[in-house]
Amino acid sequence: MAAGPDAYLQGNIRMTLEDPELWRTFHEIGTEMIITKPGRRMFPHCKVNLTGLIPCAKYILLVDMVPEDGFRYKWNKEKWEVAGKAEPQPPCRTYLHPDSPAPGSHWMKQSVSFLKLKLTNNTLDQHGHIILHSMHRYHPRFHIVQADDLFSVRWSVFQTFTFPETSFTAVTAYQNTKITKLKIDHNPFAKGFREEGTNKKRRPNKSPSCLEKRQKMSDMRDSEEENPQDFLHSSYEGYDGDEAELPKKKEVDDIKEERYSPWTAEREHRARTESPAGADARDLYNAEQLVPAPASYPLYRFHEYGKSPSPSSSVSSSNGGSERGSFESRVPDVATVPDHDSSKPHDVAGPSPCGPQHLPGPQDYPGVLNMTVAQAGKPGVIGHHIYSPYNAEQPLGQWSNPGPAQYPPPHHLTADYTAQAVHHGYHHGNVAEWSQYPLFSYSCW
DNA sequence: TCCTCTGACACATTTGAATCGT
DNA sequence: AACGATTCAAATGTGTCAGAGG
Repeated sequence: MAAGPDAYLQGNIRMTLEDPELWRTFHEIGTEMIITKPGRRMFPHCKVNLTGLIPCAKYILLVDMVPEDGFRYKWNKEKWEVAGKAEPQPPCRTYLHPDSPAPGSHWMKQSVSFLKLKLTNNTLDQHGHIILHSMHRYHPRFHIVQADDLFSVRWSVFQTFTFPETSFTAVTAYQNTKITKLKIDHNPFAKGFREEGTNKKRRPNKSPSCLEKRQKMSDMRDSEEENPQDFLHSSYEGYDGDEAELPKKKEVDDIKEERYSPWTAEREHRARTESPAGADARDLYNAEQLVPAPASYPLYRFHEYGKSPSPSSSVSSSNGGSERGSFESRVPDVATVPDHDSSKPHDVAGPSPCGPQHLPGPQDYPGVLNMTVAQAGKPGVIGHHIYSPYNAEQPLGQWSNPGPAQYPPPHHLTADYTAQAVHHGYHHGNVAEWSQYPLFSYSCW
């Protein structure tokens, strides 16, 4: 274990999402992310804060994209509808933060941005972008691994974090005009398309026709587009559930964790019914993590939305939970957690008790790992259906015959996803299996 | 015909090198 | 000579839109 004797003792790590309000604004409508052949950045982009790391221990930060479910969607009449089963999972890639590996102090001293992460629909992409299918839903997962170098990753403990409001639909062209407007309003690169912007030439001429076209396509545009209630009501009707009962936005605020998007509502429904932990359904800050335990290395997952279910959640609660989505990892089965108090501010900029550190500057090797993506198909359950690109509703047999082998076949699928999650986080015995799909078999830095 | 995807386009920001002044 | 501020051009990131293609 590259990280030394304390490698198993990664407790109290807390990850908070930067700019959660913006994410929620998008999520309320139904975030869409453009994917292009050359690769497209996300907006909003993923930016997180970390605390609770061991300042002198080195960590690697990774992001991958997990299918939200096993469906393909289509945009029909101002709402998303299920359009069939999801397509086979594209080559699974994980984005490695370019600073990796870096000491905990480095990660904690400022927010960690994944600005340069790009999404593509080009399954033959050679640039290391994360490959997604259009019209499918995904959510990013953030992994933090205590490891001295990239090659130690596969032997180390993964701690995984997700934020429900970061889920999105991958598209090649925006479907929802509300999302387009939000992007234009918030993305500085799109300033030229703002109504009040300096661009007087393009918008006035083209915008109306565009809207007209979309109007034609949507066939049932509401005359009052700005009504959020109407909007929420109209969106995602294919997954309606209890959409009609959505409270008005003002009312939603108090319980926005529960309903701030139809997607969330849908996920939550599943969480409510399927979570073995019986987590408070309102706390939908889905958090996934792989936590080591002495014997079985079970996975722990709980729901947090604006607050942590752990006693130490006062931190996140106090900072509002409205400012940042946050997640604090726990190591419930490991008693010997390193004694670092994550609740107190980290003066990581100060002298490190670890002696001189090599603080790698932003290194120019952002890359991807060809890890097989875990599947959080059942939000209420531990999300790590490792190696299964689909949730339980999907026939696993699909992967026993991987077809034309454009995509690497996953590891064998077992019913015990806990064990697989362990497999993911730890690599204890099944060397042969791992060696089939080396962690770094596809890297592009 | 419908739906999705692609590529060119105009406009914006970002980045880095070159220049200038202190 | 060294440093910081400013300028400028190239690179890059955006949404739009017409048209291709399944």
